[in-house]
Amino acid sequence: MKHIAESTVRRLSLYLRFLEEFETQGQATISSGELALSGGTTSAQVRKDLSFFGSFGKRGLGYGVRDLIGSIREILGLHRSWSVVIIGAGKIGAALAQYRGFTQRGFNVVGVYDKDPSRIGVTLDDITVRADAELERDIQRLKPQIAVLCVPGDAAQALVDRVTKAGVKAVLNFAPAQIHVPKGVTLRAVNMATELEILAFGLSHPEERAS
Amino acid sequence: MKHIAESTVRRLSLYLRFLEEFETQGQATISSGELALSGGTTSAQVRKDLSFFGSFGKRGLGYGVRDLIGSIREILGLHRSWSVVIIGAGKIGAALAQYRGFTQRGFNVVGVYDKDPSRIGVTLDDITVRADAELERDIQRLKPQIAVLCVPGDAAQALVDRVTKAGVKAVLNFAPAQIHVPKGVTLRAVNMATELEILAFGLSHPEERAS
DNA sequence: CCTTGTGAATCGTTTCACAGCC
DNA sequence: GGCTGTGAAACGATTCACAAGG
Repeated sequence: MKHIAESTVRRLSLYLRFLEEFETQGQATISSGELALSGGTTSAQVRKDLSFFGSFGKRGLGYGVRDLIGSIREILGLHRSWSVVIIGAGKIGAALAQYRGFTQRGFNVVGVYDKDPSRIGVTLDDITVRADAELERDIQRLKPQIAVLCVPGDAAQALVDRVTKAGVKAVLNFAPAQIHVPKGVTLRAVNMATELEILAFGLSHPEERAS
Repeated sequence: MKHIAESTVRRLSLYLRFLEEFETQGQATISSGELALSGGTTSAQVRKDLSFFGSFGKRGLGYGVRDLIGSIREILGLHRSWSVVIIGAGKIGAALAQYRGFTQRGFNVVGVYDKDPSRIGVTLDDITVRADAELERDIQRLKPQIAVLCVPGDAAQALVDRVTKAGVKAVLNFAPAQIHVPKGVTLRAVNMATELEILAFGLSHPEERAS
């Protein structure tokens, strides 16, 4: 298969959310134009995004909402469930551990870890914070594919090294640090400072703002 | 000025972080190649990014670390401070309100708001959660430029409408909903579901992962 | 007639490569 | 000699436009 751009995957995720909304509203069929409108893109873009993976529509008619939901879920890899460990049970880690959107979308939080003895044993909804010393053993046992990193910046790289060595194949990094992963591991980073700085840039250069 | 790509702004923010690190280590001067290495890009990219805004280096020598920090801060609009309101004092809103990285980078949280009476009056570090009915009055008084939205998806659009009408010019949306802003307002969204789904896609298509 | 799927054209970003300068 | 700044080339993504199919 050809290389797929991240922007395409991001839009597919967006389409999926809209399609689910259309489905709950009982709409059976949808055109690329309608879908484009919800997502702020163009009909050609929607069709091109889908065309990388196959032909899902009927000419003259559009896409079956239910079918397209199934196809996109399949494309994104949501036809199965994924196991997630959250590393760092501070404010953000705890908030994520209790975030219902995770489970709702098939991402099961199988463990939350912290180094701080005062956090270990704390219960977050139905999950108990464990000692970070247990990480390797638990990863070998529970085989989570994804680690979500919510620790201070200076602890981030060492923990990523540990979890990837133990077999984690994808990392979502909320720590304010640039981290590196071995080849074969997928990495994404959400950096609050960068998001705010992009906003500040937009505020400072109103003549050429993106939105 | 020519239009600047978001990817350029994002990298500038990244360079700034590395430069600050180099500065604390006492390094006086840096080449585009060194900077590129830290940020996982190329020296040509670094030079091109900077060239949109001027000439900051010395040929044969590189860039003065301190000077370049100043120049990038100026470019990003960090030579002044920005006021932020956080809307929604649930888990994520509260975590952000107490996040030190905000203030450290010149973003002052001047208010946290919630609709839920049981949250109103709660103190988060040195700031007290206020009733969301006070939003408009407070925005008129304190003139925050940025709103960070941490509310349930179905409440998001109405709140964005309110804060933009009251004068907020940039919105960072953590709510799991697609929202629209008037022209002239900068919008960014961080969507947990999308981030995880991009990871799931990467896990499901190992032959063509991005990293 | 309406809407998809897609090659071709366009547009934007990154990489190359080198002249200019310290 | 080494490194910047920058046009030009290469690459990649989006948009166009239309043939094909219901």
